[in-house]
Amino acid sequence: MQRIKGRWRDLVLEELKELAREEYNLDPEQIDGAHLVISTPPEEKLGDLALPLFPYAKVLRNAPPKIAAQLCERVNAAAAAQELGTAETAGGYLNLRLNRDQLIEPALAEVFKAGEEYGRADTLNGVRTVVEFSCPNTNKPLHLGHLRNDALGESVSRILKFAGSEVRKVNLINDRGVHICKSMLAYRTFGEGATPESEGTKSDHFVGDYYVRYSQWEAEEPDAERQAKELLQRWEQGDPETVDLWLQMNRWAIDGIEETYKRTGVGFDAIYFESETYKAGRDEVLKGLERGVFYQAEDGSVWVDLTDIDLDQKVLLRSDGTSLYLTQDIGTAIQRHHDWPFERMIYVVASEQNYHFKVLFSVLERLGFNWARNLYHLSYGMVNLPEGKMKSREGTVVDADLLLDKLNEMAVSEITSKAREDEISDLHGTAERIALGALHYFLLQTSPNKDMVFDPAASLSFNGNTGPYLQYTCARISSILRKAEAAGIEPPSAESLPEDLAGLLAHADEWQLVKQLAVFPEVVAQAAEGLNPTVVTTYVYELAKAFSGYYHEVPVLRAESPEQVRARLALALAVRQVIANALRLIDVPFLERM
RNA sequence: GCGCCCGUAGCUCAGCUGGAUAGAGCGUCGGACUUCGAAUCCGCAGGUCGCAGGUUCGAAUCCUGCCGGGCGUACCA
Repeated sequence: MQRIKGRWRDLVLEELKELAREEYNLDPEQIDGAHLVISTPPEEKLGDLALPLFPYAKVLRNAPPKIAAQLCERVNAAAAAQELGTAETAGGYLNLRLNRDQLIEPALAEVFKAGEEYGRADTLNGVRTVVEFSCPNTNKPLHLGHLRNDALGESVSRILKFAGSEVRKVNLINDRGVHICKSMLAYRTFGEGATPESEGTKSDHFVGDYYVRYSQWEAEEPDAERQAKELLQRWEQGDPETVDLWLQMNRWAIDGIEETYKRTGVGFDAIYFESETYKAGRDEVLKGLERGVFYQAEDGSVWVDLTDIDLDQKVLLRSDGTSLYLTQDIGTAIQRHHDWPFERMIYVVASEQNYHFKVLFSVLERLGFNWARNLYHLSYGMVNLPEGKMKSREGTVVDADLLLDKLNEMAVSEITSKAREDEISDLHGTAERIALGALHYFLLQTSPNKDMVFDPAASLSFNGNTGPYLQYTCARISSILRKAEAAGIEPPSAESLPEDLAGLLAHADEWQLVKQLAVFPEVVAQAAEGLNPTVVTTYVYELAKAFSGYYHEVPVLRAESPEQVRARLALALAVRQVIANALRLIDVPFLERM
């Protein structure tokens, strides 16, 4: 589609310049091509593409409808020569109608030929991008907020890759600090040698339970906090007993969290640990201090003054010389660029840290790293509940594993209520894929920067604009294909597409679908540019909806001729391929049956 | 106080690098299963795009102010 749009645009622009020269005595250079944008008419019957001509009224000193009329005549003559299609006017618009032969066959052939690769764009070819996301604490299991983060990070990474970028997904495990010591302290005090195995508890939940236990204990034990801080000191001093306990509990926490990653299809190319990087920023800060980028206060603390760019003065090293969160992020960024020199690094982190990243990026720039200009904070909004914010103190935090279990149960009962258990080979596995589809689609449907409301009861229905709806559309197409094969129809493939596809697919819905398929690579490029999976969710839903309406109205296997059956089958398979490719980008599993 | 973000149908959300009559799902109401799977399809109703100005041939989209909400403004992370 991109190619066809480009040809039309070139053609129209040339004719517009000619028109300006011949009819208006203007230098063609005065026609600014930047104003010539191709859009889509509001209604199908108006045409396939639209070009508003209003911007040229001023330079041509004529009314847009008149310009459109003059231009239309010329464009039609030129387009006919290239067999591109026809143009017509509607007010100040020049509307274009494409020659269907030029799109239908090439577009479907391309989908079949490229298969899983169809839609790949090249807009980011060669760009090395680091995407940091998830970044869990090792004192409790993942919750709904992490799920949004993970879905975004994973999806954006896949989208960037599909747009040609070389992507390295990284995680930063927050495995140090006083909050970690709190669950350690509670375990040491109350654990009595219990293990996740002995309790039959998922290991990260096991650790989280002790963090909760600490909070309860803290309420009645005034000395609790002091003990936690003391434990942190012992850890920093490398006390063997403390370090052993820390290693053990971190292992439990991380093992459990990794189980959840595996369950949700999330993965990383490199994992960083704060316990290993938290001192790394120190040296960089001290170097910066020597070079006069930072300054030292009387008490020994080191500061950066960002007031000249309307930020504050921030502490980079405490008066006792220890690192802060910001310090460690400086070190981590530098280390990552050293490990794998990147052009861009994207941090997927909640919007509450907007200020933090402004400061971080400014500091790195002041330290003279030229790559610092290409750091980007992909900020996303809070996930709230219908009752309001999630609060750990009130126990309203939605646990990731429990949510997935709940969704799985719902999917199982949906399948059994339709008496479809016998149709699918793996009930639990299928339910799990439906659950994931529902969850990820839901989380990615809202633009990242916006807060969202998560209603567990209503919002994760499997009907309507949902992940399972998309999976269902694919399952239906798969079902049609199975029926065709059973009937001895040779399924269309890249090597054996029916002749005269354009002639056989003459229905208005078929034309609409082909146009939607053809535009997918542009959708990918747009999603990549905007770092926005919502572009994909919106697109794939519209495609599935269009196909659902189509196959209800137009029979595939009972078409008028065997050739037409194969043509419609080819279209259906192409639609399934594109939906599947799009689903992969938003981490929604594809299903043949459900 | 200051800074950043958000405000679109009863609810949840698209649309925002300006373009034709603002879209979807849920919910309400009404239709379609002896016919490729009804997790589906078709239809009705539902809007001062928070308010007020401004820029423009044209504003949900850009600018300013105000109102409402969120987040931040730690030698926490």
